[in-house]
Amino acid sequence: MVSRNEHAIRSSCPLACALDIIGDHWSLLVIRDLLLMGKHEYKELLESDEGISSNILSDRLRKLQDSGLLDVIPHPESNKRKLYFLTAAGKDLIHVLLALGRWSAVHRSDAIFVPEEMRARMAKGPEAFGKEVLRELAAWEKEYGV
Amino acid sequence: MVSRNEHAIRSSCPLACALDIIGDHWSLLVIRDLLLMGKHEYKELLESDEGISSNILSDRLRKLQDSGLLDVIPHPESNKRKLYFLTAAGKDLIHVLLALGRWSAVHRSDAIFVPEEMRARMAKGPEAFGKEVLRELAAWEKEYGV
DNA sequence: CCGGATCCGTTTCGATACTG
DNA sequence: CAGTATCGAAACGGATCCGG
Repeated sequence: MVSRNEHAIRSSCPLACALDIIGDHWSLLVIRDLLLMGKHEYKELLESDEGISSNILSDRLRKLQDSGLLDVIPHPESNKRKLYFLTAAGKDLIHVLLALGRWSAVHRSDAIFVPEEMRARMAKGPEAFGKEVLRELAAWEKEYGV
Repeated sequence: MVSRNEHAIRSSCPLACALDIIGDHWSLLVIRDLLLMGKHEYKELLESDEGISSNILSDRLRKLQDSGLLDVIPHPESNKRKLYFLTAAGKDLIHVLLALGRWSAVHRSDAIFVPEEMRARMAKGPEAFGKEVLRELAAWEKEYGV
Protein backbone atom coordinates (compact mmCIF):
# COMPACT_ATOMS: atom_id res chain seq x y z
CA MET A 1 0.00 0.00 0.00
CA VAL A 2 1.14 3.49 -0.71
CA SER A 3 1.05 5.45 2.52
CA ARG A 4 -2.50 5.55 3.74
CA ASN A 5 -2.37 8.45 6.16
CA GLU A 6 -0.22 10.73 4.10
CA HIS A 7 -3.31 12.38 2.83
CA ALA A 8 -4.45 13.41 6.25
CA ILE A 9 -1.09 14.93 6.96
CA ARG A 10 -1.05 16.86 3.72
CA SER A 11 -4.53 18.22 4.17
CA SER A 12 -3.53 20.00 7.29
CA CYS A 13 -0.81 21.95 5.55
CA PRO A 14 -1.55 25.09 3.59
CA LEU A 15 -0.69 23.32 0.40
CA ALA A 16 -4.05 22.97 -1.24
CA CYS A 17 -5.69 19.67 -1.65
CA ALA A 18 -6.13 20.90 -5.19
CA LEU A 19 -2.43 20.41 -5.63
CA ASP A 20 -2.47 16.94 -4.22
CA ILE A 21 -4.88 15.99 -6.93
CA ILE A 22 -3.95 18.15 -9.85
CA GLY A 23 -0.29 18.25 -9.01
CA ASP A 24 -0.14 14.52 -9.56
CA HIS A 25 0.53 12.81 -12.80
CA TRP A 26 -1.60 9.77 -12.25
CA SER A 27 -4.56 11.39 -10.55
CA LEU A 28 -4.89 13.73 -13.43
CA LEU A 29 -4.80 10.88 -15.88
CA VAL A 30 -7.43 8.95 -13.98
CA ILE A 31 -9.66 11.99 -13.95
CA ARG A 32 -9.16 12.46 -17.65
CA ASP A 33 -10.18 8.86 -18.27
CA LEU A 34 -13.24 9.07 -16.07
CA LEU A 35 -14.35 12.38 -17.39
CA LEU A 36 -13.37 12.45 -21.02
CA MET A 37 -12.82 8.89 -22.09
CA GLY A 38 -15.97 7.33 -20.77
CA LYS A 39 -14.14 4.86 -18.56
CA HIS A 40 -15.76 3.66 -15.37
CA GLU A 41 -14.10 0.41 -14.43
CA TYR A 42 -10.83 -0.53 -12.85
CA LYS A 43 -9.80 -2.60 -15.79
CA GLU A 44 -10.51 0.12 -18.29
CA LEU A 45 -8.50 2.59 -16.29
CA LEU A 46 -5.68 0.12 -16.04
CA GLU A 47 -5.52 -0.17 -19.79
CA SER A 48 -4.90 3.46 -20.60
CA ASP A 49 -1.97 4.09 -22.89
CA GLU A 50 0.16 5.60 -20.22
CA GLY A 51 0.29 2.28 -18.41
CA ILE A 52 -0.53 2.96 -14.81
CA SER A 53 0.25 0.04 -12.58
CA SER A 54 -2.36 -1.63 -10.48
CA ASN A 55 -1.12 -0.54 -7.10
CA ILE A 56 -0.82 3.05 -8.17
CA LEU A 57 -4.26 2.96 -9.70
CA SER A 58 -5.87 1.64 -6.57
CA ASP A 59 -3.97 4.12 -4.46
CA ARG A 60 -5.13 7.03 -6.59
CA LEU A 61 -8.68 5.77 -6.68
CA ARG A 62 -8.69 5.67 -2.92
CA LYS A 63 -7.22 9.14 -2.63
CA LEU A 64 -9.78 10.53 -5.03
CA GLN A 65 -12.48 8.91 -2.96
CA ASP A 66 -11.00 10.30 0.23
CA SER A 67 -11.02 13.77 -1.27
CA GLY A 68 -14.63 13.46 -2.27
CA LEU A 69 -14.04 13.56 -5.98
CA LEU A 70 -15.01 10.00 -6.68
CA ASP A 71 -17.98 7.78 -5.95
CA VAL A 72 -17.74 4.02 -6.04
CA ILE A 73 -20.79 1.91 -6.63
CA PRO A 74 -21.27 -1.82 -7.12
CA HIS A 75 -21.44 -2.97 -10.70
CA PRO A 76 -24.97 -4.05 -11.60
CA GLU A 77 -23.67 -7.03 -13.54
CA SER A 78 -21.30 -8.45 -10.99
CA ASN A 79 -20.77 -8.13 -7.28
CA LYS A 80 -17.00 -8.22 -7.67
CA ARG A 81 -16.75 -5.37 -10.10
CA LYS A 82 -17.24 -1.75 -9.20
CA LEU A 83 -18.12 1.36 -11.07
CA TYR A 84 -16.26 4.59 -10.57
CA PHE A 85 -18.01 7.86 -11.11
CA LEU A 86 -16.87 11.38 -10.42
CA THR A 87 -18.83 13.40 -7.91
CA ALA A 88 -20.10 16.86 -8.80
CA ALA A 89 -16.84 18.32 -7.55
CA GLY A 90 -14.89 15.86 -9.64
CA LYS A 91 -16.88 16.61 -12.75
CA ASP A 92 -16.33 20.28 -12.23
CA LEU A 93 -12.67 19.68 -12.93
CA ILE A 94 -13.74 19.60 -16.56
CA HIS A 95 -12.87 23.27 -16.72
CA VAL A 96 -9.35 22.62 -15.61
CA LEU A 97 -8.98 19.81 -18.11
CA LEU A 98 -10.32 21.97 -20.88
CA ALA A 99 -7.87 24.71 -20.08
CA LEU A 100 -5.10 22.18 -19.97
CA GLY A 101 -6.18 20.55 -23.21
CA ARG A 102 -6.36 23.86 -24.90
CA TRP A 103 -2.97 24.91 -23.65
CA SER A 104 -1.37 21.70 -24.74
CA ALA A 105 -3.02 21.91 -28.15
CA VAL A 106 -1.52 25.34 -28.65
CA HIS A 107 1.88 24.94 -27.05
CA ARG A 108 2.55 21.25 -27.04
CA SER A 109 1.08 19.98 -30.23
CA ASP A 110 3.51 17.09 -30.19
CA ALA A 111 2.41 15.78 -26.84
CA ILE A 112 -0.67 13.69 -26.43
CA PHE A 113 -2.90 14.29 -23.47
CA VAL A 114 -6.14 13.43 -25.19
CA PRO A 115 -6.73 11.78 -28.57
CA GLU A 116 -6.26 13.91 -31.63
CA GLU A 117 -9.89 14.24 -32.62
CA MET A 118 -10.84 15.16 -29.11
CA ARG A 119 -8.16 17.80 -28.94
CA ALA A 120 -9.46 19.40 -32.08
CA ARG A 121 -12.96 19.62 -30.64
CA MET A 122 -11.58 20.86 -27.35
CA ALA A 123 -9.58 23.58 -28.99
CA LYS A 124 -12.36 24.83 -31.22
CA GLY A 125 -15.22 25.07 -28.78
CA PRO A 126 -14.15 24.32 -25.23
CA GLU A 127 -17.45 25.20 -23.56
CA ALA A 128 -19.51 23.30 -26.08
CA PHE A 129 -17.19 20.34 -25.80
CA GLY A 130 -17.34 20.46 -22.03
CA LYS A 131 -21.09 20.42 -22.04
CA GLU A 132 -21.17 17.55 -24.43
CA VAL A 133 -18.82 15.55 -22.24
CA LEU A 134 -20.96 16.17 -19.20
CA ARG A 135 -24.06 15.17 -21.10
CA GLU A 136 -22.48 11.87 -22.10
CA LEU A 137 -21.49 11.28 -18.53
CA ALA A 138 -25.01 11.97 -17.32
CA ALA A 139 -26.31 9.44 -19.81
CA TRP A 140 -23.94 6.86 -18.39
CA GLU A 141 -25.00 7.59 -14.89
CA LYS A 142 -28.64 7.27 -15.79
CA GLU A 143 -27.97 3.97 -17.45
CA TYR A 144 -26.34 2.63 -14.33
CA GLY A 145 -28.77 4.28 -11.99
CA VAL A 146 -26.10 6.22 -10.15
CA MET B 1 20.89 16.86 -8.72
CA VAL B 2 17.55 15.34 -9.37
CA SER B 3 17.80 13.16 -12.44
CA ARG B 4 18.97 15.30 -15.29
CA ASN B 5 18.03 13.21 -18.27
CA GLU B 6 14.68 12.02 -17.01
CA HIS B 7 13.05 14.77 -18.94
CA ALA B 8 14.41 13.61 -22.24
CA ILE B 9 13.17 10.12 -21.54
CA ARG B 10 9.72 11.29 -20.59
CA SER B 11 9.34 13.51 -23.63
CA SER B 12 9.61 10.57 -25.91
CA CYS B 13 6.68 8.81 -24.33
CA PRO B 14 3.11 9.64 -25.22
CA LEU B 15 2.55 11.10 -21.81
CA ALA B 16 2.23 14.77 -22.52
CA CYS B 17 4.86 17.19 -21.47
CA ALA B 18 1.88 19.11 -20.16
CA LEU B 19 1.60 16.48 -17.48
CA ASP B 20 5.24 16.64 -16.59
CA ILE B 21 4.75 20.26 -15.75
CA ILE B 22 1.23 20.48 -14.48
CA GLY B 23 1.19 17.05 -12.98
CA ASP B 24 3.91 18.10 -10.61
CA HIS B 25 3.42 19.68 -7.27
CA TRP B 26 6.44 21.91 -7.25
CA SER B 27 6.39 23.01 -10.85
CA LEU B 28 2.86 24.16 -10.45
CA LEU B 29 3.77 26.11 -7.35
CA VAL B 30 6.72 27.75 -9.04
CA ILE B 31 4.51 28.76 -11.94
CA ARG B 32 1.95 30.17 -9.58
CA ASP B 33 4.62 32.24 -7.88
CA LEU B 34 6.05 33.54 -11.12
CA LEU B 35 2.73 34.27 -12.69
CA LEU B 36 0.48 35.34 -9.87
CA MET B 37 2.68 36.36 -7.01
CA GLY B 38 5.04 38.67 -8.81
CA LYS B 39 8.11 36.68 -7.85
CA HIS B 40 11.09 36.67 -10.15
CA GLU B 41 14.08 35.70 -8.09
CA TYR B 42 15.43 32.46 -6.75
CA LYS B 43 15.35 33.70 -3.22
CA GLU B 44 11.76 34.84 -3.46
CA LEU B 45 10.69 31.50 -4.86
CA LEU B 46 12.56 29.73 -2.12
CA GLU B 47 10.62 31.62 0.49
CA SER B 48 7.14 30.59 -0.55
CA ASP B 49 4.98 29.26 2.22
CA GLU B 50 5.07 25.73 1.00
CA GLY B 51 8.78 25.55 1.69
CA ILE B 52 10.46 24.15 -1.38
CA SER B 53 14.06 23.20 -0.81
CA SER B 54 16.86 24.65 -2.81
CA ASN B 55 17.78 21.54 -4.70
CA ILE B 56 14.20 20.91 -5.72
CA LEU B 57 13.74 24.50 -6.74
CA SER B 58 16.78 24.57 -8.95
CA ASP B 59 15.77 21.27 -10.48
CA ARG B 60 12.33 22.57 -11.35
CA LEU B 61 13.67 25.83 -12.66
CA ARG B 62 15.90 23.92 -14.99
CA LYS B 63 13.11 21.66 -16.15
CA LEU B 64 10.87 24.62 -16.82
CA GLN B 65 13.67 26.16 -18.83
CA ASP B 66 14.22 22.94 -20.73
CA SER B 67 10.54 22.83 -21.63
CA GLY B 68 10.62 26.35 -22.90
CA LEU B 69 8.34 27.79 -20.27
CA LEU B 70 10.92 29.86 -18.51
CA ASP B 71 13.47 32.49 -19.49
CA VAL B 72 16.42 33.37 -17.32
CA ILE B 73 18.12 36.72 -17.58
CA PRO B 74 20.84 38.39 -15.56
CA HIS B 75 19.67 40.74 -12.86
CA PRO B 76 20.38 44.34 -13.80
CA GLU B 77 21.44 45.19 -10.26
CA SER B 78 23.88 42.41 -9.74
CA ASN B 79 25.70 39.98 -11.93
CA LYS B 80 25.27 37.23 -9.38
CA ARG B 81 21.53 37.33 -9.24
CA LYS B 82 19.19 36.20 -11.96
CA LEU B 83 15.68 36.99 -12.98
CA TYR B 84 13.18 34.36 -13.92
CA PHE B 85 10.40 35.18 -16.32
CA LEU B 86 7.86 32.96 -17.97
CA THR B 87 7.88 32.71 -21.73
CA ALA B 88 4.71 33.31 -23.73
CA ALA B 89 3.88 29.62 -23.41
CA GLY B 90 4.43 29.78 -19.68
CA LYS B 91 2.28 32.83 -19.27
CA ASP B 92 -0.47 31.17 -21.23
CA LEU B 93 -0.80 28.72 -18.37
CA ILE B 94 -2.71 31.51 -16.68
CA HIS B 95 -5.87 29.96 -18.02
CA VAL B 96 -5.12 26.68 -16.35
CA LEU B 97 -4.31 28.40 -13.09
CA LEU B 98 -7.50 30.41 -13.27
CA ALA B 99 -9.56 27.30 -13.80
CA LEU B 100 -7.77 25.65 -10.94
CA GLY B 101 -8.17 28.65 -8.68
CA ARG B 102 -11.81 28.86 -9.47
CA TRP B 103 -12.35 25.17 -8.85
CA SER B 104 -10.54 25.28 -5.55
CA ALA B 105 -12.47 28.37 -4.48
CA VAL B 106 -15.72 26.54 -5.11
CA HIS B 107 -14.88 23.05 -3.95
CA ARG B 108 -11.95 23.44 -1.63
CA SER B 109 -12.58 26.63 0.21
CA ASP B 110 -10.49 25.38 3.11
CA ALA B 111 -7.38 24.83 1.05
CA ILE B 112 -5.09 27.64 0.10
CA PHE B 113 -3.60 27.69 -3.34
CA VAL B 114 -3.51 31.46 -3.67
CA PRO B 115 -4.05 34.10 -1.01
CA GLU B 116 -7.58 34.78 0.08
CA GLU B 117 -8.02 38.16 -1.54
CA MET B 118 -6.64 36.88 -4.78
CA ARG B 119 -8.99 33.92 -4.76
CA ALA B 120 -11.95 36.21 -4.38
CA ARG B 121 -10.90 38.25 -7.38
CA MET B 122 -10.17 35.10 -9.33
CA ALA B 123 -13.55 33.62 -8.59
CA LYS B 124 -15.50 36.73 -9.44
CA GLY B 125 -13.99 37.70 -12.73
CA PRO B 126 -11.46 35.17 -13.96
CA GLU B 127 -10.83 36.74 -17.35
CA ALA B 128 -10.50 40.23 -15.97
CA PHE B 129 -8.22 38.96 -13.24
CA GLY B 130 -6.13 37.06 -15.77
CA LYS B 131 -5.67 40.11 -17.90
CA GLU B 132 -4.71 42.17 -14.93
CA VAL B 133 -2.11 39.65 -13.90
CA LEU B 134 -0.62 39.62 -17.36
CA ARG B 135 -0.55 43.39 -17.41
CA GLU B 136 1.34 43.50 -14.14
CA LEU B 137 3.77 40.97 -15.50
CA ALA B 138 4.30 43.00 -18.66
CA ALA B 139 5.04 46.03 -16.51
CA TRP B 140 7.69 44.06 -14.66
CA GLU B 141 9.23 42.89 -17.87
CA LYS B 142 9.36 46.38 -19.24
CA GLU B 143 10.98 47.62 -16.06
CA TYR B 144 13.68 45.01 -16.35
CA GLY B 145 13.97 45.29 -20.09
CA VAL B 146 13.20 41.65 -20.72
C1' DC C 1 25.53 37.38 0.84
C1' DC C 2 23.49 34.82 -3.55
C1' DG C 3 22.55 31.02 -6.59
C1' DG C 4 23.05 26.95 -6.69
C1' DA C 5 25.59 21.86 -6.13
C1' DT C 6 26.42 17.87 -3.46
C1' DC C 7 25.82 14.48 -0.03
C1' DC C 8 22.76 11.50 2.58
C1' DG C 9 19.03 9.51 5.43
C1' DT C 10 14.07 8.94 4.71
C1' DT C 11 9.88 8.70 2.16
C1' DT C 12 7.34 7.63 -1.87
C1' DC C 13 6.87 5.53 -6.26
C1' DG C 14 6.03 1.93 -9.35
C1' DA C 15 6.86 -2.75 -11.89
C1' DT C 16 6.08 -7.27 -11.02
C1' DA C 17 4.38 -11.12 -8.71
C1' DC C 18 0.85 -12.75 -6.15
C1' DT C 19 -3.85 -13.62 -3.85
C1' DG C 20 -8.96 -14.06 -2.86
C1' DC D 1 -10.87 -9.41 -12.25
C1' DA D 2 -9.83 -6.22 -8.39
C1' DG D 3 -6.93 -5.34 -5.88
C1' DT D 4 -2.41 -6.28 -2.24
C1' DA D 5 2.64 -7.44 -0.97
C1' DT D 6 7.18 -6.89 -2.01
C1' DC D 7 11.19 -4.57 -2.97
C1' DG D 8 14.42 -1.91 -5.79
C1' DA D 9 14.63 2.74 -7.80
C1' DA D 10 13.66 7.37 -7.65
C1' DA D 11 12.40 11.60 -5.40
C1' DC D 12 12.44 14.36 -1.40
C1' DG D 13 14.28 17.44 2.24
C1' DG D 14 17.68 19.29 5.03
C1' DA D 15 22.19 20.49 5.85
C1' DT D 16 26.19 21.93 4.18
C1' DC D 17 29.51 23.36 1.00
C1' DC D 18 31.23 26.34 -2.74
C1' DG D 19 32.40 29.81 -6.41
C1' DG D 20 31.62 34.53 -7.51
